[in-house]
Amino acid sequence: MEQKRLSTNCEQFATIKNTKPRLAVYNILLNAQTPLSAKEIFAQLNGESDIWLSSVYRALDIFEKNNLVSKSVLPNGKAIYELTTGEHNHYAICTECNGKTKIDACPVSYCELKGFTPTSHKLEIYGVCENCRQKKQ
Amino acid sequence: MEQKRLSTNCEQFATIKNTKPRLAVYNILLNAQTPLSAKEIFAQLNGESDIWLSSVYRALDIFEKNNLVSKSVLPNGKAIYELTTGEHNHYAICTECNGKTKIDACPVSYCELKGFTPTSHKLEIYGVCENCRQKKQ
DNA sequence: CTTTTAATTGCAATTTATTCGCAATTCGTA
DNA sequence: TACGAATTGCGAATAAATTGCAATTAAAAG
Repeated sequence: MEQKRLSTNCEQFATIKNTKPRLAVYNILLNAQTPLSAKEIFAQLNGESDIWLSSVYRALDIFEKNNLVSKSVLPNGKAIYELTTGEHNHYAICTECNGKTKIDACPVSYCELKGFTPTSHKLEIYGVCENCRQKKQ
Repeated sequence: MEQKRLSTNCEQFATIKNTKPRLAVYNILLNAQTPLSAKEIFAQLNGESDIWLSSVYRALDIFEKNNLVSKSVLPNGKAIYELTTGEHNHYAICTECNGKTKIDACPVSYCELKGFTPTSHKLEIYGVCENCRQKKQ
């Protein structure tokens, strides 16, 4: 499995040290099929090591500041994390089962925002997935 | 000041009783210039009555279920509430000062999502506002 | 390879938004 | 006006996320 270097030379941030908790969190995200919460990452860690939840949060924070990871906050107020892929990451989120499906095309086109310089955006579409729709009938 | 009726006959929800905490919360939102958190609403209440924070949350919950109020969760995980206007409520959020500017036009067009029935979406655009851009130079 | 030191972690305690439980109260209908 | 269901006051509980600090560690410099 490819091991991406964590160290960066981004002038605005301190160099990221290559520590055990950070590598562990990074590798879990690398293998994840969906965005994960800090708790979920922590759960995958449990047993194999003595990494604490607060270290998971701290790793995710610094990853996010260095744009290795993108964080999104769900409508329930809880955050999930995934590796930043240069592309957009938009999801269709089922309000019945909380399942998340990636949206391929980005349906957002910036309109004119007087005086505002957009750098990124976050879009989440809520609805009911096929599975849950059938169950409801 | 106009007093909108709270009672509804929406078949899927119980009738909303017209109680003191609910009217108070509703009127604060009616006069608000920006979306407010439950705490902020509660703060505006303080002194004038003995309404508790949990009742503010409960009022907001039932308003939201009845589509009188729309809730959005900020990137910090905290929720803010505003009266539902019928239109979309999208914001451009400045990453420097956290200021929120309402976006008039909705730049989202649903693309085909196989098997997924969208009911709503959330869009936040991040960037730098005019004010902060000038400060940075 | 050792030294050095700033960054990082383990760990526990804390913070704080939000929810919950329940007896007492209130609303709106009959 | 009386009744039953909905709602509230109030406090306690929950849980995500943050923080403080001494001990540890990564990695740069010698």
